[in-house]
Amino acid sequence: MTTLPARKELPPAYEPATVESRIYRMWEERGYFQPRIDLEREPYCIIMPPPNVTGELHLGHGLEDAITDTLVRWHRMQGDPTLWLPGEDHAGIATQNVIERELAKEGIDRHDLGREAFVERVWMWVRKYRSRIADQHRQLGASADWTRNVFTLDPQIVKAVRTTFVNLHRDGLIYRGLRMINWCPRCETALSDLEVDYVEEAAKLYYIRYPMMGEGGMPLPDYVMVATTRPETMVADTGVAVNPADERYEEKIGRMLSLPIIGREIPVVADDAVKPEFGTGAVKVTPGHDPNDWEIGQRHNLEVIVAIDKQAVMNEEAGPYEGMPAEEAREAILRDLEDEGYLDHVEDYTHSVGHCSRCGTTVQPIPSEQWWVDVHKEYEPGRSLAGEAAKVVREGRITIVPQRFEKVYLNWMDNIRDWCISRQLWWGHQIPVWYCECGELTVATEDPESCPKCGGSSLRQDEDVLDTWFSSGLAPHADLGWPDETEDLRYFYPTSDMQMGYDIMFFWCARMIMFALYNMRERGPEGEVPFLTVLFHGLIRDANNDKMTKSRGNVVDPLVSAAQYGADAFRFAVLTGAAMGADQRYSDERLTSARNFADKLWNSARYVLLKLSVRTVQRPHPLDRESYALEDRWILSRLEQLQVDVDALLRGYQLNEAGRQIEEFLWNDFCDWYIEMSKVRLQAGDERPLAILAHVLDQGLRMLHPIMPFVTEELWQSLREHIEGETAPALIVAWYPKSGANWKDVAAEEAMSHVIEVNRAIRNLRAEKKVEAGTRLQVYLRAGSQAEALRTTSGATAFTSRVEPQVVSADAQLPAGEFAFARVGDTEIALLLPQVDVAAERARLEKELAEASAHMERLEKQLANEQFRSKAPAQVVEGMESTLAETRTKVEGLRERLGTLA
RNA sequence: GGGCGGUUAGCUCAGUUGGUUAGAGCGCGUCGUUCACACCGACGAGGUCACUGGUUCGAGUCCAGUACCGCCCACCA
Repeated sequence: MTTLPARKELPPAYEPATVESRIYRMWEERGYFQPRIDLEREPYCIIMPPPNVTGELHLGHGLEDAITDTLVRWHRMQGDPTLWLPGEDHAGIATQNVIERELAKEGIDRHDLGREAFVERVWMWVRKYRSRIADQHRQLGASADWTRNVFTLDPQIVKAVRTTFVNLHRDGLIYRGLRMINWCPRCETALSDLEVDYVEEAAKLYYIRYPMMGEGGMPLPDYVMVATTRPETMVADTGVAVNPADERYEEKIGRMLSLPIIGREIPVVADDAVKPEFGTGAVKVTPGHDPNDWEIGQRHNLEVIVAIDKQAVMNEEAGPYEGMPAEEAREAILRDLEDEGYLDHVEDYTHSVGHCSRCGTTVQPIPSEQWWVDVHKEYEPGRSLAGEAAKVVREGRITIVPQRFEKVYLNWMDNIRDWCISRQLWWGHQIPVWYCECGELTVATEDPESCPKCGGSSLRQDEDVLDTWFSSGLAPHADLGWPDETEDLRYFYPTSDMQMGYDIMFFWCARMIMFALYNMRERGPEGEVPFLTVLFHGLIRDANNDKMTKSRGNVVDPLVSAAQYGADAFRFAVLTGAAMGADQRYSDERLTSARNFADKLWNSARYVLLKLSVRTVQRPHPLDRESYALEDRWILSRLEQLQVDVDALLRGYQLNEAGRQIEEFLWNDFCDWYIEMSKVRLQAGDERPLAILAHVLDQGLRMLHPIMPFVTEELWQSLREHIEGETAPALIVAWYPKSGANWKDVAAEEAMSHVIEVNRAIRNLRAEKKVEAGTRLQVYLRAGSQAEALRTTSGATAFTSRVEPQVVSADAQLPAGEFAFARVGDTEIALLLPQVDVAAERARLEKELAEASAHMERLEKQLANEQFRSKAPAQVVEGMESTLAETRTKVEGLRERLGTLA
């Protein structure tokens, strides 16, 4: 043992603010977040879901950091070359909207600036927020490798995006086509199906009569009545459809109708898509403004008329309503229809209406020329984007955790439709397609100087940008360097785990899998996948279980929580707040208890360090076990069991349960029992517990470090110098405890749990008898099989339960006096009392007897069952038999007690 | 219309090969300033594990159905 210089005492409470930034700086400056590539070792790699550069991190990011950092630190501590690769997403439409709102405050819009100046303006924002976001991750303790930080518009990613686009286009998987799309009139861009949120809205169903046309263009008194929720679209109607089997309309199929107000002649067509039972069974067909009608129109060669423009204003096709906003036009048209007697009646109706997920504006379905990814076309025989992406999960080459999301993923992937990837925005990856005056279209990774066909130099690049998810969908391979064969790509790909909220499963997870299997397919079945496992975590809701949204004003800033309770407490709270994949409620109570845990840990370490003072200790060795006290063997055995359990839990991604068990061990076993018992021996001058205290604390800190990195590192920095032979310079790079199966000691665990129960029983008797807390009482322990254990721990019992214990034989005579009795296993506890309240004692004993008898009967019944005896494992039967024996003794003892009480 | 999840102590949640008297935190009650910690300690009260049926020697755990809550998907004129 060596002697250390005197050390400054730790403050009595953990103060995160004085610790966190200093510790983080130490980690980062020493380069611990950067992996050392070692071809002899299996790497561990996670790509961070890149937060949008639109602003601050929210609780979801905080949860992600907690989950990812826990896994990352755990792997790093096992010696795996570990890379957590961070990034930020340019978030095309979201960021453009934010900047547009900024401009609006200045009274201008993006068109006033022009594209180039607008984009420069966004870059200014990006530069500011990227570093802010990185700092926020740092404050939460994220041990990501910031030297590799990737932005989704970095030149490297541009290259990956263009290469992917060019290859997909070459293989015919990207095409340009006129289709019905979701159009946001506010954002003035096309949206993919996923970017539309459907909201139930109370609306009206308008019944309108369309007169039949007679010979020679004369309207007849007969008519067909249609029902519509969008009367303003009638100006673009080019047909009316009925079900071919609908007898009511049989004769009218093929006849012509006169479109009210407009006067256009439109045909009645028969189409299976029409449900006879809905409305009148006749539907007006507006191929220009409704996806279903588009389909019907295609089948019947109906003209497509677009009467509402991209700003949701009526155009020249709308005749008298030209220039009116669509909503205004609806009112005007309804008025006119009513005036002219075409409006039959109106019904209340509830239906869901699509809204832009970014700005909330009602989306307009319109036909538009856009770029698409064909997810079904085969790029190789039998291989399509969607087909491969489903297959890889079905074959288990990618594991989804929790498993139930596998079904959700596959259901979506099996029903996926082509993906609209072009956006009429200015911010994003501009589509790498150039048009020449000669009509030639060039698709290239590098900006072409001239037209490859005519040689002309007046090329015009497609003005649209790509859906944000096109670039983030490349993350796992592009972030590592693809299409270049970089060292990172060779070593870290496929990445190990991926992690995200289940709400972006389709947006992101699905796209990453599709793209990776296409771009990386040369690597073969095992090597092409973007990640081996994907974890889906749940959403964090507020204390009332409401979704956190800006409009509700219930959004919590994780950094505010971290500042208030400590980053460790924040991490522990969100990590243990729910099982993987389950939503959780966010409450101050949970944060408070996590903070309390950090403080408890802090103080337990303070105690250990105080007792160690200037001493160093050696780690306990299993060969010396026989010389250890019972509680030493017990805590070491418990520790080893914890290591086995936590290892299994972390492997199974049950981070919440792992955290809970570590807390339980440290607080209950270590603090409440081991530390308390150590006090007696230390006070008596026995220094042997010091090594155990230091070792168990050390192991506990290691195990907890991935979840609560700051407080554990800070404490360990103080502890490490007391442990001889410790070589790790910091906890973050110290070895994670692994069970060597050397300390397991079933006898010690049984003996200690008996001792603990006896102590509890003594304290219980004291409390029930309302004995003054300070009064020391005589207690006789009529002991059976655990006499030795009770004897060796009697000093601790005396100290922690405020009694003078005497361990005597089971049949020993008690001295005269009033006693309170209790039984634990085969030990009878006799507490010598100043006086006894007979009635209260009887009531207590009777209650206990009832419980014990019930338990005994259950056991007897179970054990009497021959089926059980023959089929249940011997271990279970034996365990039950010994419990029964104990329970019988207890019941007898209680009966005897009650007898003598009379 | 299809699919998924939840329903366990007053509250928030654990409980992953079915196994002896179902756990934690918070809250509640009583007691406590024993030199790590009152952001603490001791003791206690509190649950027919939504309901019904089934499988099993044994079900919170597996199966079927019901109810309520929530979510996702779908071309709901």
